[in-house]
This record gives sequence, C-alpha cells and structure tokens, in this order.
Amino acid sequence: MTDPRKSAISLRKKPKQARSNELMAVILEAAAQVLAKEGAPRFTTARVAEKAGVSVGSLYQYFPNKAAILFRLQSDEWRQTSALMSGILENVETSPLERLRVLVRVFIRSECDEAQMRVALDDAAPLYRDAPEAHEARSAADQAFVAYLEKVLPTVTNATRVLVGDLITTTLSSAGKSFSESPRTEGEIDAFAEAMADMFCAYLRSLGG
Amino acid sequence: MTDPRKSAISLRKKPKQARSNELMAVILEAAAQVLAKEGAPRFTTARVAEKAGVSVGSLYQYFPNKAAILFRLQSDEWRQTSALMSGILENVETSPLERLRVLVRVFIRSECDEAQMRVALDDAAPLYRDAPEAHEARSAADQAFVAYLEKVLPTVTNATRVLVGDLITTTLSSAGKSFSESPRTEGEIDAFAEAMADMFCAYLRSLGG
DNA sequence: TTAGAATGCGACGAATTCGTCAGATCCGCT
DNA sequence: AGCGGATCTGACGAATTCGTCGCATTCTAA
Repeated sequence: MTDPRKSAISLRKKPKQARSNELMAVILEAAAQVLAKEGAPRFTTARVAEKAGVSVGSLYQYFPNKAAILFRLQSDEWRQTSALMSGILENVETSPLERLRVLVRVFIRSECDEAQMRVALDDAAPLYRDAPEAHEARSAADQAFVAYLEKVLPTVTNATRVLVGDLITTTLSSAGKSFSESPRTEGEIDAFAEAMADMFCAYLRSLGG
Repeated sequence: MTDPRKSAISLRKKPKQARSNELMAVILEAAAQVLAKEGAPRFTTARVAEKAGVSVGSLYQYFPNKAAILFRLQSDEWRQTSALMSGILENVETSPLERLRVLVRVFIRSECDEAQMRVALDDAAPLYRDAPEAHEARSAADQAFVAYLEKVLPTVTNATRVLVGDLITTTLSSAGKSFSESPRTEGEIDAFAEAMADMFCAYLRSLGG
C-alpha cells in the first residue's frame, strides 16, 4: 500500500478462539511499549511483533496495517481521557469552577506523565489522521464539556457555548501536549496547570459566571 | 545515516559562486511546495530536487540531509512569525490589550492561510526536533512577549510574567495549529480568534491589568 | 586561452519497510 | 484418535528512501 493514510483502519476480523483476544492485548501492549521507547519513526510492525513474541503474520491477521494499530492506541487514549474528564466535570460535590481547576490539573499532569507516549502518538498522526473513524472518536470529550458549560454559562447562546467549549478543550489538549514535549519539573507542571486554570476561570467569569 | 534525528543540521558549506545562492533559493522554494502539496511523508530529497529542476547531488551539496532542509523551512517560518509578532506588540498607536487582540487575529488567520504548510512542517518535526539549533530559534518570540507583558502587568513578579508569557504563547501557537488542522470557514476563524482574544484579555485583567 | 577550482549530475549501493502467502501448527469436537 | 477449520509462522517480493561518488560541465582568474 503506497499511502497508508488511505487504508482501512477497522479490524480485519473478529477472533473466534480465546487465543486471539489475548493476542490482540499482547500486541497492543507491545505496540505501546515500542512506540514509547523507540518513537514513531522506528515504530514498525516487525518490531511490535518481535516485542510481542509473535510473528508479523499473526499481527496482520487482526490489524490490516500499521496505521490500524496506531489508531487503536490513540483511540484507547481518547476514550480513557474522555471518561476521566466526564467523571470530573459531573462530580457535584464541588463547585463548577473548582471542578474545572481539578480537570486542568489532572489533565496536564497525566499529559506530562505519559509524555513520551503522547508525543510519539502525535508524531504518528499523519498515518491515521485522515481516517473517518478518527473524527468520531474525538467528539465525546467535547460533548461532555458543552454539557458542563450549560450549568456554568446558562445565559449565553448555544452557539457561544459550543465556541467556548471548543476553545477550552482545544487549548487544554494542544497546549498540554506542547507543554509536555519539553521535560519539566514538578514545580513547573503545577505552576503551568494553575496558570491555565486561572485563565479559564477568568474567561468564564467574564462571560457571566 | 540510520537515525536522521542525530544528524547535523547546519549548512554543508557556504556558496562561493553566485549560482549557488540561486540554487539554495530554488531548492527551498521547491521544498516548500513539495511539503505543502505532497505532505511530510512524501517529502523526499528526490522529489524536491525534481521539482527544483536540479539533481539530488546538487541538493546534497548544500544541505547535509533531508532534516536540514526541513529545519531551514521551519526556521524561516519562526523568524517571520517572530518579526510579525514583535511588530504588532511594539506598536504604540493602540492600547496594549487591543494590540494583543490584533496579534491573535493576525496569527490565527495566518495559521489558517498556510495550514497545509504548517501541518506538514509539524508532521516532519520528529526529523529535526532534537537538533539543538531548534530550541534557540524558538525563544525569540517568547522574549518579545515577555517584554510586552512588562508594560501590561507592571505589578506582578518577574517569574509570573515569564509563566504568563509561556502560557499565552504556547496556547496561541499550539491551539492555533490545532484549530487550523480542520478546514474552517471565514466566520469560524474570526469567531475563534475573537474568543481566544477575549480569553487572554480576561486573564490579563484578572491579574491586575 | 587555459588550467584548475567550483559546481552540477544522476545512476547506484545499502538499508529499511510493508504486507503476503504457502505451509506448519494448534484447538475443539466427534 | 483424528478430522477440519482456525491460527501462527517467517522468509520473501516489491517498493521506497537516503545519501554517495565518479565524472561532466561551468566558471574564474591569470
């Protein structure tokens, strides 16, 4: 396949024996390790297979191509992050703005903790970015955030809420990623997260919080 | 060379005849076109040379490797952006916060105008990111911004100013890039830029503007 | 004009990568 | 046990890419 960006990304087939499920898990685990340790340019089906203690053939039985593995890893990350965010934003024990602060802190910290993986996954983005599945997977977190904004900004128009939600989630994820690309000390991480939280809170208040 | 990330990125030699200077310009122009039209994965010395109407050999006479060409393109972008930002922030004809608004608008718009190029350049980042020269080139814009903040936030500590500057420049560049990755209408672009400007202004005011 | 330096050329070697396929192996079931 | 389908294997073909090197061409300066 000349241009992997055009290739399908869905699974090749569903496993019928128990082995296969294990195999997929093993392959994905190995893939994550290879990606984190070797980086995107050296992420190779052969290397993944070797690390998984499996042959390339087996690997290609469940993933149609390299991009599918990467997409799956990214997809899992998104699901995880999305669930985390929803959980924090829906927790009614604390005030809305405090929830946002917690969200920022948790997100930035997790971004820094797994920086290698995230950066490598991002480097590999050209391989799976154009897949249609990629866009669907992304919107879950956005929706949770817009729902949250309905309580914090009840007076503004719906369009505004979507815009604000887009701005904040975009800022959080992209600036978080960018920030975590350089190595940081604990203090820097906390300070940056706090500043970002301050910025969001100031913005929301100015909109009528 | 197995891992291009380790290779030198500085020029191979300085041209001594007039032809060479032209050649470099031609090559860089061709490189920009190839990168924008074909994307990072298909960015190849052979394709660049062909587009430039030049042989690979000539290309390698002035650039030690592929990464050097990409780095040069990125470096030029940075210089250009940096100059643009400084110019806007130092213009004393308008109020400080209005200058910031202009900056955001101009930046986001330029980011969207050249989205293809910027995205491709970013995709190629793994090839030149680890070069020491890359970090130096980046700090120019930051310094201009911190200088600007001295006038807007005269009361806060210097460390705070650096932090705030880091947050804003990081947000601007990374969120701008992320935003421009998807195709946008004129209206969306303006709305997003305005929202981001609002956010920055609200933040700066909350800090004591 | 002409020697020698600077520059340009492009076929080529070495390396890497993706994904396939024919055959070997394993599993569940009768 | 033994059959048939599911699964695994890994050598291999096809493709691509990087960067070099010996030679051709162009320029400069005497």
